[in-house]
Amino acid sequence: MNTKEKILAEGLKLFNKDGVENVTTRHIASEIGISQGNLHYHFPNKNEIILALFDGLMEQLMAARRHNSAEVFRKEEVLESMKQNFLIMQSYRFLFKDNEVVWRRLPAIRKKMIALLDQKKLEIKSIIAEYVRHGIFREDISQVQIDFLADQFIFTISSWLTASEYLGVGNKASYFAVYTFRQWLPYLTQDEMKKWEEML
Amino acid sequence: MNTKEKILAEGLKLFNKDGVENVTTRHIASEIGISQGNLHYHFPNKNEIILALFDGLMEQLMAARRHNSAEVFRKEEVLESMKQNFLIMQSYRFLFKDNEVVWRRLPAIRKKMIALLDQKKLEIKSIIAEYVRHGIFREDISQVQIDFLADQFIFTISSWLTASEYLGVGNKASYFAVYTFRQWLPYLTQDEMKKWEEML
DNA sequence: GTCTATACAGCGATAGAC
DNA sequence: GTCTATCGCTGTATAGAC
Repeated sequence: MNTKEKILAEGLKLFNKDGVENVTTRHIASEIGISQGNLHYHFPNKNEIILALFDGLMEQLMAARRHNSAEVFRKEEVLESMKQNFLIMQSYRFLFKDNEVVWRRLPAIRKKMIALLDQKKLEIKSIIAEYVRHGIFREDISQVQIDFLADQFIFTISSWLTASEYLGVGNKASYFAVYTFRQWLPYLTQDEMKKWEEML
Repeated sequence: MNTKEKILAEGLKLFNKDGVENVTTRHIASEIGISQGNLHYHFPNKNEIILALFDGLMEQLMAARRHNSAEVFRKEEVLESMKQNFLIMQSYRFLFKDNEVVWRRLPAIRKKMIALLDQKKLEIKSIIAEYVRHGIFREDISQVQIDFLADQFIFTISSWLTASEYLGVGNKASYFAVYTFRQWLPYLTQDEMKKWEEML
């Protein structure tokens, strides 16, 4: 690991632990045993470290996407991919838990994050539409409710790291992956509901 | 409004607007036209201002509670009381949006907030139990799912101010009061579902 | 209660030597 | 690439006069 990578790794660790507003370039530097001047050689300022970490998050999320279109709608696949995404988010949790602080410093991150979520919303809508087509969802679900389900989904994936503090379940990625699925249960046909419950 | 109240009002305004980490005692003082020294006469430090504001939130939430037990389970009452609670939360939004920052500075607030939510969970469970007793909920809802609904409720009320940023609906208290109710819809009997939808 | 003045610490960032 | 040294600024908090 070169110095630049060390800075990013330690920065991530400290931001997650102590919060963006409490971590200084001095802390990061001293923790990995380099001088503050050296750190500033690699990153001109703190914001650039945060930005690089955010790029790391985006990269990992992109890398985790599945594209084998045949399998992409299978519930087991969706759940598994959800868990993986949640684990990635968890490792960059300061970007979500301290999102307001980060956004105030770097409005560009806010824009990208919202764009990402907008895209996720489209993806989930197409998955739900697929389930409706295959008769997995109840017949009496209106489009309004489908849209509401998509909103619920965005709500969950954007805020589960915040909510986990209140719910006292810890940052359990798999708990909230299951949680996301459980929100859909009452919309399923009775038959499918049983199958899904067995999976969860 | 005396000086102490002015400090609190301006503090709330600035914390909501610029974030706890960016607002200084100097800002608050100069904004209301007093000296920083004077401010520190009334509040020894920034944390005490935050603490006093948190007490204000708790006080307002307590004052908004209904106790006329006959009406307390009517869905219209519950929705209305939800909206009022959400409006109060919205006026103290920095305590929720920047909850991590606040909690790091004042761990005592974290404890009280979690205790508050735990109590809300009990309240909502008793409301749901009442609905189950009256046959408003579907018969086939298991206890696990009831507990899940309560968790969903806590998730929503704790994190809606965070999520509203991602969902792009603004901090609309009434939107999320309705949102909370809509989560229950698929658990209702068909008959009740229609009545509820008319209300929302 | 309110003011001015000031002490003090910590942060971000840069300069210049090696 | 890495170091030491240092500047300028901002934030919290206190002292002492009115």
